[in-house]
Formats: sequence, C-alpha cells, structure tokens
Amino acid sequence: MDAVNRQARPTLVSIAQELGVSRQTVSNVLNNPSVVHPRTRERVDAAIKKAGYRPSAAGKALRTQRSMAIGLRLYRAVDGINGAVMDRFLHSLAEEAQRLGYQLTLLTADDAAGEVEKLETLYRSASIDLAVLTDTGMDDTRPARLRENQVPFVTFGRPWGRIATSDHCWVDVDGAAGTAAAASWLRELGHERIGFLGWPEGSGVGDDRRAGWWATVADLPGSAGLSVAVLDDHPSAGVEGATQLVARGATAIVCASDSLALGAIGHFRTVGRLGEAEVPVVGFDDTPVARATGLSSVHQPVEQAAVDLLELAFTVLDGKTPARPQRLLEPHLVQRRLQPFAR
Amino acid sequence: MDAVNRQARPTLVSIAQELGVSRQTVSNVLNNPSVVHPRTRERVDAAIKKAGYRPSAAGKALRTQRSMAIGLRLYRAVDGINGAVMDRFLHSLAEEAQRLGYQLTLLTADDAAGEVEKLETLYRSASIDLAVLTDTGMDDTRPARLRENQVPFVTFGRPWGRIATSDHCWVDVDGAAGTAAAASWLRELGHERIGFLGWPEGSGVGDDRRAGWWATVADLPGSAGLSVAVLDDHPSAGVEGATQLVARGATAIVCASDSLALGAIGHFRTVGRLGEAEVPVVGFDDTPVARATGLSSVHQPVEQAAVDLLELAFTVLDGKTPARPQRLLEPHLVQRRLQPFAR
DNA sequence: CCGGTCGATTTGATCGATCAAACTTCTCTT
DNA sequence: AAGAGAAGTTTGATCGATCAAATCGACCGG
Repeated sequence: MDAVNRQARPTLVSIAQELGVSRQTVSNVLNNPSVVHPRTRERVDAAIKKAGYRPSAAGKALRTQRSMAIGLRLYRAVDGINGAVMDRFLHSLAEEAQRLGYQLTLLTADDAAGEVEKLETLYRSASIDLAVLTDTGMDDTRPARLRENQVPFVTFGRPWGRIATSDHCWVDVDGAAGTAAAASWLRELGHERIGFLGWPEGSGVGDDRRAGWWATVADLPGSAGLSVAVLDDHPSAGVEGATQLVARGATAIVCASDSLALGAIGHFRTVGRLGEAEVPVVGFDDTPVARATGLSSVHQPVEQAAVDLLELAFTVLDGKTPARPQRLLEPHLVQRRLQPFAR
Repeated sequence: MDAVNRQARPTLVSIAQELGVSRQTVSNVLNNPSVVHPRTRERVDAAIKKAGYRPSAAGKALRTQRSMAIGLRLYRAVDGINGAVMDRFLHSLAEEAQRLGYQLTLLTADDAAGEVEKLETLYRSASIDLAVLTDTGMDDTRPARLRENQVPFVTFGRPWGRIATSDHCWVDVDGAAGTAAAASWLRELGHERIGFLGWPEGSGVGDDRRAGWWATVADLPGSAGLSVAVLDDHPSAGVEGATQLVARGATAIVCASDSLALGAIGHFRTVGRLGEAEVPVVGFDDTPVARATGLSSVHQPVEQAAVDLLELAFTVLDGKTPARPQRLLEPHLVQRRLQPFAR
C-alpha cells in the first residue's frame, strides 16, 4: 500500500562516477570485457554487484534498435484437454526466449485480422523484434499480411493449402509420421483391421494425421472403409466414432487426438470391456489426461520446436540465411497400458 | 527468408519535418490534442496515419521511466484440467493489460526464489513496472521478498498462513462462499447427508473450500464424519474418495475441484448408476470438462479478478491509495444436468 | 631521441520520445 | 496605442544506453 517511492536507479554514469572511471568503461565491462584491464574490470564488477545495477532495457533498446522481445498471441482456452499442447509450447517458448535474453510479450485478439494488426502495431512501435504465429490453418493469410507489412515472423506449424509455397521460416511436427508409427505398432501387435478416427477433410493437421495412418494400412484389405470423421474434437464425439468403427469391424483404432481417444475408450467401457481394452486405442498429443489414463499416445516434441523456431528466427534477424528454414520434427509414440479406472 | 531490411521507421522528427512543424507539436497531437490548433491537428493526424507512425516504445519508456509492461510467471502445465482456471486468468489479464495500454511479459522459473529473482532483475532493468503473483501458497515468502527489493506487485490469491497480515494489494475468489452455495443448493434439494471431498489440511485454498461446506452443514447431524481428504487432485483419487463417502452414507457430494468431481461421477457410473446420478456431485472451477460433462460446478470470476487486480495495481503505481486494497470476489454456482455419457 | 604500435580509457554524438520553459501571434482591454 | 493575457508553437535539456573516434601512456625498434 505504500506509495511506491521509486528510488534513483543506478545507471552507467552513476556507477562510473562512483569509481572515477568513464561510463564507456562500465559498459565495456558488461558487453566487451576483454578490452578492459583486469584490475579495472574487477573494481567495476564489484560496484555493479554492490549497487545491483542492471542496464536499462529502454536505453539499450533505444540505442540498439532492438527490443529483445517476441510477440505471441494467446488464444482463448477452448478445451482443457487440447489446450495442453499449446500450453507446453507456450512454456517452452517462454523458457527458450528467456535463455536467449529475450522476453515473451503476450497479446490477445479476436481473430486473425486483429492479431496481425496488433503484431504490426507492436513491431512499428519497436516493442517487439519478431512475431511468432501458431495454429496455422488452411489458407492462412497471416504470413502474407505480415510479410507485406515487413514484420519479421516465424510460425509454429507449416502453411497448409494453396499458399503452401510460402517460404517463411517454420517448424512443425510431422503428424503423419506420428499416426504412421501408431498404426505400425498396431500392425506389429497383429491387427489387420485398423481404423482411423479423425475430423472431416479440410483441416491441414487432420488430413496430415489421416495420411500417416493411410500410408501404413493402405495395403490391408478393407482399410479404406475404416476411416471415420466426426465434427467435434470431443470425447462424446469419440464415443460415436468408435461405435461406428467397431461396427465396421475395426479391431484397433488410431485417433487424431487424445480427446477422441478418450471417448473411444469410454465406449469400450460402456459396452462392458473394462480394463484391458480388447480394442487398443492410440491417441495424439500425449496430454496429461492420456498419461493419467494410461492411454498410448503420440508425443510432440514441442520443447525442441520452440528451440528450433527461435534459432531460425534469430538467424534471419541477424541477416543470415538459415541452413534449413523449414523443419519437420519427428514425434514419438508413447506406449502405455490402460489403467483399470482413471477418469 | 529475405534478410529483413529494417526500413527507416518514421519518428516524431521525420513526421514533423515532412509537415514543417516541430516535433513537439506532433507529440502534442498524440498526447495532448486539446492544445493543438484543430487545423494543424488534422494535418498531423493525416500524416501520422499515412506514414503508419507509432511512437517508439523505447523512446517513450526512457523518457517517462515507465515500461508499460507487467511481469508474470508462467507455471509449468501440470494438469490439463485444473490448468484451465489459470489459463482463463492469464488470458483475462493479458486482455485487460492490453486494454490499459500495457504489455504482459512472461517469465519462467523453477521455484519461488527464481521467480522473485527474475522479477527483480526485470524491474531493475526497467523492463516491467509491476509484478503479478499467482498461486499464493501457505506462508508464501514472495511478497515479503519483493517488498524488500522495492518491486511493486499485486497478487491473485490472498496470503495464507501466519504471514496473512501482509497488507499488499490482492484479489481473490471467496472459495468458502462457493462451496457454501453448493452445499446450500444440495440442502434445498432435500439432502441431509452432504459429503465433502477435498485435500488434507494445510493448503489455504483447500481449507477455505472445506470451511464453506462446513459452515453450511454443521447443523446437520453426522456431518463431521462426511469429510474425506485425498492426496492427489486427480479423478482417480476422486473415485476413491467418493466410494468412502457413499459408504459413510453421503447422499450428495461437494468437491474441492472438477478433477475430483469427475472421478466421483465416474464412481457412480462404474457402480451402475449411469446418467442421472442419484448422488449429485458439485465440482469447483467450472472447467471446460465440467461444461461438457454437464457437471454442476462453482465458477470463479477470473475476468473480474484480472480487471480488479490491475485497477488496484495502477492506483498504487500512481501513488494513490486504493479504496479497498484487498478484494474477495464472489463465485457463483452453475447448475447443470449430467450428460448421459460425455468423455 | 623520435615516430609507430598497441592497450586502455575517455569523449562526442546519437537513438526517439517528453517535460519545461521560451517565444510568437493575436486578441482584448483601458 | 500600449500592455496584459491567452492560444499556439517551438526550443533546449534530458532519460540511459552504445557506437565510433579520439586521447593518453607505455613500450619498442631504428
């Protein structure tokens, strides 16, 4: 409650005066220590430590024309289950940015247009050096708009659809490889009628995941009929879908998400096959719920994605050309045993 | 991939020269329009718009000694279900900060000490004007440490435990009022043996929620024996707890979280009472899962919390004393009907 | 003994904004 | 017609850092 008495902050000059050296020497101790005489350096270091001095971000930003901040839109939480992956990504990105000396600045927007507009404003006011886009959808116009406005950006997620020729930097997880791994595993377990439970065609991510399944089961007779699409990414939709797949003779199911997979498992519980499900189900995203339930699931390496994304970004910001400006990361399958009853 | 050619950004001076006026006039148009002659103002406004000029955040921050940013620690996502409330709060805070012209800057830390240290560094480097703490635990030392270091802060969550006398600004949700509302509702429905499913004593939030239930059922005979504590905030623990409560004769259950409530519902499903649960269960937090499942739950007004918190914060930063520096917000009970099968 | 090189440090200019005070006009009063 | 006052605009100084160039000594070879 005390009215915050903003005490005089130490500055380069105040530290310098205290020691009888020049401000540039203090600056050099911090940014270019090798040019400073060791004896001087020690004295300065001690004074800096004692005063708890930190260079002013504003002063630095003004001079260097770098804000050392990254802008990212925070999406409204829609679903406690699938928000989990974005949550992990957000955390990883914040962590990695911090490691590199950058700040992560959040923004909110109602739609893509609002997001682009706010990112542009932030960039023009030199509040951020870079934008990170996530949830790249089919025919996403954000990259083109940001490029027009000269806002540097990278995306987590590749461009889907017609404009897929865009050559900006991105990092994505190979969803097809994930579902392929899932389907392969089920084949190894001896299954020959492996179903896929996903969403209608038209979403980049969904189609990708279906493609991985298909590539793995195409040679098994009757596979074509074992793909079911439901509208919602929700357990209740998963129940429906699983019911259909089983009716068509599926003996194992690969799902496009953990939500759907949880519903599918629920289905088998309802029809009386509790515990060891006779129809194995594999989910996608390896959410905490999957972990708790004992659901096998495809795990996305989002930590790595964050690291790669920022590496790419800063290479470009430095004016260099990155070796591989687009990167597909390999997910891995986590094999689990279902818990007798969890959630 | 194009090496970002950072084009010359328009500045106050560049706009001013273009129009043949002084920089201060342009500045006044933005910050103090009333002193500028309407004719001039229009010309300047047009030029600003045409050039897409935005004042440099760094320049402004350097001069005004305000970064217009707020620091907040992003916790590692532990649980897809209960992260939901923090997720909503994060979004609300980002939105409200943005509305007030502030940025939300994220930081990550391994523990409370790391959090305090990073917040202090950010504050000393004038990267943030204010820190927001969440998840205030029992005997939380962060407020004291920040105060020592002169870092202005507010907390979402009241101080629990011995140091509860701290007089910093906080906003919290009255958990006891929530569980009291839940228990009252169950009484109105005619129940006389209402159980409580929560966590062991010692967590501020948990004890608070139990207290609300107790205040409402204390006069009902046998209530004292109808409180069960489980260790994990997880559905599987909820199953166990519900089993015990029912064995002790509970005919309705108030839970400390949606996770536990979901487990409790699962219990009744397992024992054969599908659909309309004969033992009504009320959860806490009104997570997306509760909404989807049809679980009644206590809803926390986190949007309001974010608004109040920032209002308090900026009152203090302006050197004024807020009217009510500590605020308890009232949650409300959302009454729902269970879905036949969801998740 | 002098010019040259290197190491260490200092000085001047600059980034882009705002505050405070000074300066011009113009109007209105007496 | 001179002076006060208000309205509108401009100028100088400043926030705190970094870059680029200048300075200062010490050391060295010729």
